[in-house]
Amino acid sequence: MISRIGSSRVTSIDVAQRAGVSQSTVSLVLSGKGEGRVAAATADAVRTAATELGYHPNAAARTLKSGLSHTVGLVVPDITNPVFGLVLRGAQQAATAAGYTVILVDVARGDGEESVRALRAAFVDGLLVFAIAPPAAALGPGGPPVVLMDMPATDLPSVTLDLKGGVHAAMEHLLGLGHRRIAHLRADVPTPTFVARANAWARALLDAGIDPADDLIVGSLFSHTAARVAGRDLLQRSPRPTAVLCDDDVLAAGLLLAARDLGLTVPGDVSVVGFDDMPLAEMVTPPLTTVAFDVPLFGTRAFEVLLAHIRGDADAPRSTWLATRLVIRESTAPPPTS
Amino acid sequence: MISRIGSSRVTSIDVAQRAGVSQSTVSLVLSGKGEGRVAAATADAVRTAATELGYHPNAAARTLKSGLSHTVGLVVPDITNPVFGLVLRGAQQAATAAGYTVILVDVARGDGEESVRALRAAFVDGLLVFAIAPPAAALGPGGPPVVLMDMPATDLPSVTLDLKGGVHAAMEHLLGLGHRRIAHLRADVPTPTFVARANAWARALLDAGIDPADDLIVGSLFSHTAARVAGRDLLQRSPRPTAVLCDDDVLAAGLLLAARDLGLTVPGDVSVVGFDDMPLAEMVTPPLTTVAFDVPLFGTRAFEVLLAHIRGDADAPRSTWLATRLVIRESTAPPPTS
DNA sequence: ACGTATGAATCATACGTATGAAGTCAAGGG
DNA sequence: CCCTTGACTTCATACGTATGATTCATACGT
Repeated sequence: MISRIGSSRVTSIDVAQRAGVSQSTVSLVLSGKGEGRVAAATADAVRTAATELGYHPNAAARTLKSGLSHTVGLVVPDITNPVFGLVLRGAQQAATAAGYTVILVDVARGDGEESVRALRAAFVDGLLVFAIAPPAAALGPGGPPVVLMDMPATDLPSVTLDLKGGVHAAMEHLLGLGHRRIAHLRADVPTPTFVARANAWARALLDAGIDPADDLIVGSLFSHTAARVAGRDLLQRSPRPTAVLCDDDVLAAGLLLAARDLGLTVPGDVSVVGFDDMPLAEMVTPPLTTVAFDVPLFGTRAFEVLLAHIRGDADAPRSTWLATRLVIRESTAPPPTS
Repeated sequence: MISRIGSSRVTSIDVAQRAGVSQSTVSLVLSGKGEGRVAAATADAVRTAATELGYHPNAAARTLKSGLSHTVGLVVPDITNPVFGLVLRGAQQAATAAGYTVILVDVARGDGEESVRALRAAFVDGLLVFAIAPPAAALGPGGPPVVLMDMPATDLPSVTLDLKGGVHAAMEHLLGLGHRRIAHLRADVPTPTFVARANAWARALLDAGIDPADDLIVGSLFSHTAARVAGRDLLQRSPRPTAVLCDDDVLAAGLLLAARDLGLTVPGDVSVVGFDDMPLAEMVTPPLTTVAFDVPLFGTRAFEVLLAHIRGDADAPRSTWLATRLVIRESTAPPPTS
């Protein structure tokens, strides 16, 4: 098979010559817009010639002419986190089906401007931005459509999780088990997502007649080592919380280590609830009770919304929610009796 | 800030008009090839005009004209695996520095052909293929440069791990602790990487005068659940192995669960060694002794090699090795005395 | 038999950039 | 005073595709 990725040497002109037609006809046939304009026999001849020569349209020329790259960018804060991998997968699946390609940009190194430059070079038709403030340069009038993920906004279309529902279910579960001192191990990142989680936690406590006091709260950077340190702090407070809602499974994993450090058992001495239901949640000891959502669907849904905006659909959705559910495993139990 | 990603409405002609020069001059100045051809004052005027208008060259036009997209593709088997995320990050860093963009393609869904089509559409200048057989359509005469990662090959440039060294160190560690029945929990994937790991394991045993018998071997699909099942099988054999070398940290995590299922302690009853030193390795109980390598550097190195081939450097490397080292944590200890 | 409607295919051009060839102008040598 | 040299600039064109405008031939109605 003689073919090239990228600079395909065989052009529509070659196909035209072989099929004995003009380049225009080739373009019409292969772009599908020849319906009713090109005779069936001619169309067949073109398609045959194209196949025989292994023709693939030149993306750069097509993009230049049409102004559409059929490429969208997905901006994530940390591709190391498997959640984003699954989001990408979901988005990629939907994109492939629609003839689009997804370019992933990881802004972990914080070099947002550089990333934007990369995207500009890649000529994206639209942008999926996950859980971070969209790069300023990506917005502005005349910019490409942007869909925010996991980050509510009033001025831009967004796809978010039903966080209130998720936290609510988790808190109801813990309250139902008899817990009262339910702490919150929160990510020290002031993004709307985590603010929403914090608010939902506080509201659930208030609704149960419990004061969401400061000594029930501890912040941590976004790593299991930081969470381990923060967790030791939290678990040494007196009175010790009997349950901890964590903003993320990775943080929950850190908390498990902290409990182990202090000789505490989970869920015997303290119950732990995570967030996101990463694969990790099943691998740690004990397996985590966690707030789950369909991660790939998140990506799929977001792409669909973006595509609607790219196409300029009048009824393209502005704000969409994705349901969450509580997965109960072995890290939660009634509080110690003493 | 009025700017667009993608279809930047302001073209080099606009800049030319504003600076009072021709489009050619703009191109010469901004592409850096005007050295000695364009007067300093003119160049300054062009650059000023470009900045004022917020000009960004149209990637599609540039690609069409030059035949270079300044984009490379990274093909990975499973972006959910954090290792690949780190590889991407390393590659992306090197790529950005060189003015390149990395497009990630995840072939997890097995739809390799579809992926290749996506890459073709994206017009890549080169391909980084991680640990899987390169898509046939990507090769063939006249194809773009390909660098294989973690997959030795004679006919294509490759960057691989010093597996023999890594396995050797792990086995020496276990043998030094007094283990004799050292089993191998292997990934049921016949890629060269895993074949190499298996061979290195067998060689180490033979060198120690131990028969790498079949009952020391168990295969598993690439997930912690599958490894858990396979691990239970392995750990119920008689005589039970006192140590297990796992092809991957995820498999090792599954084995830990299997041990727990059977009421065995790690490392008391059985020692476990993983591979890759994922973040997960520190989070499980007990933390895993594992064969580690500098993952981002792996990506960086691979991109550098690819770039050399794209540029057609005569001395572009064919085969490169990356060092590995053993990280000793808490999952290994001397075998039980009984 | 002639004008026209219709289907089929082609023409010509534009997208925005890069670049070899050609042009301009002033200074300097013969 | 003309011609060369050199330092700048610009011209013209090509990359490969998409598409509105156009041509062409055929069939139809009167």
